[in-house]
Amino acid sequence: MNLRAIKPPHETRTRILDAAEELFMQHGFEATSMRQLTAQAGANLAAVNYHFGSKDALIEAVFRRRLDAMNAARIAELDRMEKDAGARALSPRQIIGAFVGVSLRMIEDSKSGGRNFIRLLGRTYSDPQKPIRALIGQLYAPAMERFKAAFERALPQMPRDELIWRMHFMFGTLAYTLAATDTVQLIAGCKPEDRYDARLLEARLTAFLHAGLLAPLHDSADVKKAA
Amino acid sequence: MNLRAIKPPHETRTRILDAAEELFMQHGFEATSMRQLTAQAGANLAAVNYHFGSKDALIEAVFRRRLDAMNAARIAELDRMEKDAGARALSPRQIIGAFVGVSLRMIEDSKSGGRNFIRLLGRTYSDPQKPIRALIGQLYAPAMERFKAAFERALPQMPRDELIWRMHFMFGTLAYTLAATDTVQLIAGCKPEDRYDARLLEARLTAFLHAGLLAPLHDSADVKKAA
DNA sequence: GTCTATATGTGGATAGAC
DNA sequence: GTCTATCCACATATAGAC
Repeated sequence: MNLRAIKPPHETRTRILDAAEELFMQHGFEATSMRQLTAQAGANLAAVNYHFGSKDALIEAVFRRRLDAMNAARIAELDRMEKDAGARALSPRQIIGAFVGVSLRMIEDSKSGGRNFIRLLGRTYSDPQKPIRALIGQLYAPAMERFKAAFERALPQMPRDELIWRMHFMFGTLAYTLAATDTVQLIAGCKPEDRYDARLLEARLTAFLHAGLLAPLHDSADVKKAA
Repeated sequence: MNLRAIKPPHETRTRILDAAEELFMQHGFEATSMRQLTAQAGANLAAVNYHFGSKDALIEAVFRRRLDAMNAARIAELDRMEKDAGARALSPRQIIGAFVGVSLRMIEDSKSGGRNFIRLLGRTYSDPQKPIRALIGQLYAPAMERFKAAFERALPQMPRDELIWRMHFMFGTLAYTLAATDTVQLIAGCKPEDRYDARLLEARLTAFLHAGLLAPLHDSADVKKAA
């Protein structure tokens, strides 16, 4: 009924967020100009400042839109599994499943832009810009604490600092995999039809992470003595 | 004896490369301006274009300066180990050692800027800009092929595509660890004195990667059937 | 809410003296 | 090789009409 029916079927605000998600993922934050962005969104240049206030605020909005829901989903899955398990502790594999499953399922969701966001997120974990990393860290902190607690219950015999490092490694593997899977040359050697098969990737990734998490402890006493 | 004694003790060209390494690592490529960069190097703004031709060429020079030597060192270590082993195949652990050892030893070398470079490298693996990734991929390709061949000899029973993915995961873990170790909030929980202990980090990382590489094969037939 | 026009700053790059 | 001064493109952001 209104004039907006001519434009793509979203609010301007949403179209800008979608365009930003895609362009930030493709070119990075700095290399994406408001002109490109608003052109792709079918919006006016001034619309970004009207709706978000500034480019930095837009970046923040892009992450807030999806990250809260994502982390809530992860935590809800942990909660559900713990309820099912009753008094028994969750297995490490279950926890890993909750950790990677949400991300990987979003990758299959190419229609709604979830894939763009997931890959953007993977890239941003290692973004050099301090305010951006601080934002991500802040949005992630609650889920991180929740997963740390779950792993501590599942692996009571593992030293705390070792667990933290192994979580760090797992997180890195996931982030890098999400960010670089379709671009790194190494992967050119694998079958193309497997590249976007999230189910297969999840099986591969889970096997790798699970083994790494449960790796025999190195003799850190030896290492420290030698140092 | 000459006037340069007043300036830092290097050629202008070298000082520019050092400053670029540090600033690119701290702020990224786009966010680092030639003005900042030349100021830090104690050089004139025009010097970058005189010595390198353009900012992009400078970026390329920063990587070329160290990456060729790094990969040559990795390959040399593989060669040496294979010679020592004679007819026996190398163990996966030895190959991993050659892979991560070179990077991690450079992290301890804070004096000569090696640490800056290593962290810059970790960040750049997931840089969104195509030409930069292409450059890295090109500089890395020979070493990658060499390591792939070594792993194939060490693990003849592992399917090729599974090996490629596991190398990808290992590479990602290393890259992310190098890039984000001192900044990610998660790590704030660990003992500060351990954070830069390369020997300890190497032990932790090697244990994780080794276990991941040798993880039991997931039943990919099941996964494919279900898909 | 959306548009045009513009203010204001900064970027990379270069010309030409020294 | 190094410097100053400058060109020019493009960035973000805003003012003010519609």
